[in-house]
Amino acid sequence: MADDAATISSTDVITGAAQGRLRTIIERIERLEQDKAAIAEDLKEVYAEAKGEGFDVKILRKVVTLRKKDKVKLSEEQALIELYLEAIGGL
Amino acid sequence: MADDAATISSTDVITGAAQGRLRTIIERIERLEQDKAAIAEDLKEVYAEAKGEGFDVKILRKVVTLRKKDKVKLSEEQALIELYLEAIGGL
Amino acid sequence: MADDAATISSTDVITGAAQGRLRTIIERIERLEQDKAAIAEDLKEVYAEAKGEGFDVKILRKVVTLRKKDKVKLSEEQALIELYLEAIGGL
Amino acid sequence: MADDAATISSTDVITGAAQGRLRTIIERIERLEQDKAAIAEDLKEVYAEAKGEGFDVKILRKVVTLRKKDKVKLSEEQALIELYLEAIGGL
DNA sequence: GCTTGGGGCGTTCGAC
DNA sequence: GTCGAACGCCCCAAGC
Repeated sequence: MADDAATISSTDVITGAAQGRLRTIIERIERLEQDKAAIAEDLKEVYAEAKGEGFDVKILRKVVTLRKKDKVKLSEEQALIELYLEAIGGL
Repeated sequence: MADDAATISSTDVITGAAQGRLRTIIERIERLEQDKAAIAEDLKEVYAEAKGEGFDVKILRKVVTLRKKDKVKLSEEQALIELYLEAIGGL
Repeated sequence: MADDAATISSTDVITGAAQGRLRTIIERIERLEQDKAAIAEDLKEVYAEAKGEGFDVKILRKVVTLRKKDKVKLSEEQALIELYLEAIGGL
Repeated sequence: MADDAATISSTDVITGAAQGRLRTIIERIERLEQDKAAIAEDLKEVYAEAKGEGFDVKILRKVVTLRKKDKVKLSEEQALIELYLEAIGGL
């Protein structure tokens, strides 16, 4: 088995070229994760700022989540919850 | 309780100004989450590409994780931990 | 500072008596955590069994959560969510 | 879709028998969660007592955590080794 | 479908 | 007593 398009196995040697590729890949991944972390930081800031203006962060998150969710699924889920609650005699 | 600097509660009314702020906040959050999702997509691509070149994705993730963990450092707490560990006869 | 009633610091020596106490404390903690883990296991079983009977596990969890929450807080929370949603023009 | 072996959905009706089962399940879950909460309470007591004797609670927690980690550490490391070995096609 | 990793949430602890 | 930060717990989504 050569390494033209196949999985690198123990019988293969990681060539200098592959080493370079690996290094590049790891770097790209870590760069992207840095970016992701930066955005997470920005999000924290936005929420903190909102809180400072008197908004309820927890509720804010819920609103965002609700807007993200499919409305159909949402009502189905709600219906199921009510069904279960009724079955056991309310909460 | 007035709403001068306090948390906005359900008994309060959200004024027109606050509405604008809320909308802006939600928009910023959703924009940031879009960006985050885009980065996640890029990450997927990188991993897929790496896989196409024969690298083991699972291992790749582990390596990245390990490199992240490796940035952990312990201060004087470490000394205390060791002291306590000695006290009970090591691990 | 002596160790009569104060916090033990790294400059102090842990006496033989304290060693015994520490050992006992650790043992009690680890015993309790074992118990906790056992209960968590039982919970998993119950949910698995419920799932096997056709119940929706996710909904089950939500129902349990709802029952745990204070009803007053619950409706207040709901009201706030609706307030926010209205303010930004629905979802 | 009937409810013979499928997930109960909102379009179905929960029969009397299922109602009983549901109630039983919820009760078992809530009982288990009570037990879990009780243990958590015991843990708090132990830590409080230890603190009263001059031990550093934060460190105690760290020690317990470390001991927990160390118990699985060997097998985890072994797993990692095996993972890597697999990645290169076994030894 | 199960499992593992990541994200969110509530709680707790320390600082002010 | 309030606030913010850190921790552990729990849920969810993606991968195998």
